[in-house]
Amino acid sequence: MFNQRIKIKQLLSGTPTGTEVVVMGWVRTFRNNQFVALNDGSTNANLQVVASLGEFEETILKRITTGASLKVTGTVVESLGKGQTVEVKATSIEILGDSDAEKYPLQPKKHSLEFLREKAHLRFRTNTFASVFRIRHALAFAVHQFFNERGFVYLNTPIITSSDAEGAGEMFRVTTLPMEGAPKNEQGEIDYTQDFFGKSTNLTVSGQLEGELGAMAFSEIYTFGPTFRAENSNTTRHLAEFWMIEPEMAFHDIEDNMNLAESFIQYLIQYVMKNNADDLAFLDARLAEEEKQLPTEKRSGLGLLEKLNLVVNNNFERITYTEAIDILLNSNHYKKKKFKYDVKWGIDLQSEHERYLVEQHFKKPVIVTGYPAAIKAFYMRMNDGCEAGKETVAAMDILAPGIGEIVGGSQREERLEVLEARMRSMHVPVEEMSWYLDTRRFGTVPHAGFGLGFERMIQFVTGMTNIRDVIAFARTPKNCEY
RNA sequence: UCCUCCUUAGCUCAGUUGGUUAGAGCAUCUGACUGUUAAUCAGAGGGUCGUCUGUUCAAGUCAGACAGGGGGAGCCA
Repeated sequence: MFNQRIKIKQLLSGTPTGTEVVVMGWVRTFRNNQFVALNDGSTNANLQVVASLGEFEETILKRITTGASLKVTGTVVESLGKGQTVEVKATSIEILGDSDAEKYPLQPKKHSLEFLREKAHLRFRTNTFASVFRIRHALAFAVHQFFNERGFVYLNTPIITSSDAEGAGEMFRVTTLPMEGAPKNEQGEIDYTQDFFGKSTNLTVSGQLEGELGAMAFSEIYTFGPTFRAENSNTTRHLAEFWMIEPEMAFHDIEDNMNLAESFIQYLIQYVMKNNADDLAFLDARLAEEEKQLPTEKRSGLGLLEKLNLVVNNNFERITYTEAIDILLNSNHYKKKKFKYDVKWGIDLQSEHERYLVEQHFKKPVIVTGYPAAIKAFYMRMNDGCEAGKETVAAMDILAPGIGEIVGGSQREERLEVLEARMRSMHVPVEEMSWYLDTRRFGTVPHAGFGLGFERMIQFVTGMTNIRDVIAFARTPKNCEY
């Protein structure tokens, strides 16, 4: 058996001195021709391997370069140096894989995130990205644990869909028809009856509609998978391929929905604070360092850990859309005409408005409910007793500091007639959606759900400002490396 | 898609009103030193100044187009 090694994280957490160990990992630095900082990805803490002078061939020492992989056998000893309590005194060092020092792009120094983004295949070997992706893993695990504890069924909704009725964004077409000389029908349009599925198909933009079908049987389900949007969005918070978590619950109204979303977010943060304290501490220090470089007016004034504690220990602010508009209209910011976009009832809130509410006014996450029906999707439940011309739906968005919208959800319209009427007025093809409407025909119930952008959640927890730095291999317009 | 800024050594960046042979730190290589912590010290190598076109006696520097990247906006999660 090849792998009898101990992982560095385990070794550093209390292996008694005198123990014989085998460790494997990659060289971060080799100092003084004697001290190897070895990392195996289990923690950012490096293991110091000591190659005592004169005990190793010069030809081996020459090959211990940054990025090279080693198998080290040795003894755990108390460290004579100051940077660590224990180290491994090597009895043998085997080079598993060389790393040409002249060509290896990562140096033992600070690199810019932009540079590392172009070296995405190697950036996991840096402390920042190692921490981010260990946290990403922990968050994914916590998502499943949260829902599993509550009896939700994990439903895998399809990635290829034929439904184009959601209006959630531009879609990527899926086809096996030839690009040139595609078969045409009598009207001269492309004949999708000859395509693989016999119809036009796309990559999913949301699993929600299928999720509702599941909720109408299991009571509570959630989806967690990749989602695709072909929007030409070039921002720090959009990806063409991203992961989304979409719970859908029967017998829930909008308030139950808010309660679940709020405790979900708090649960995820608490899980990471408990299980990834080292990584969070590293990112907290990193962010504090970054802040120092910024001019005073651009600093957030709140450390990463402080921010996370604030979110975990306080209820989210809950306001209606109408109240949000009033707050904006009464703000000095508005009176001094500092908003670029005008504020009046009926508008969709712009980022600058959301940022004002979250970052200036409330200074914590805010849940906004009761948006105008005209600016929201067809499946959202019409609120009863609205003033004419000011119809609202039972929608809710959770706005987070620094990220903006992190959750979008609603109570769904369960009344068949109301839903059909709304679909017709919004030009949603009612006949093609018959399978969806069956849930309202046969045993319809009040139900609700929301979508949480996984990468945005990771951004919030790690403090990374660009979404491309929290997904392993980002897909964005004009960019599909690896 | 729009606005805006950027592109000079492997990396991070200087480079004056256009003017001799384009610099620094780190990295790399060579040597010294040897309980170092992004080791230190000495020396060396390393450049089509993003690409193309133009203005000029002369362009890293000025103008235009294109490409790539950052930030912001829209769309949204």
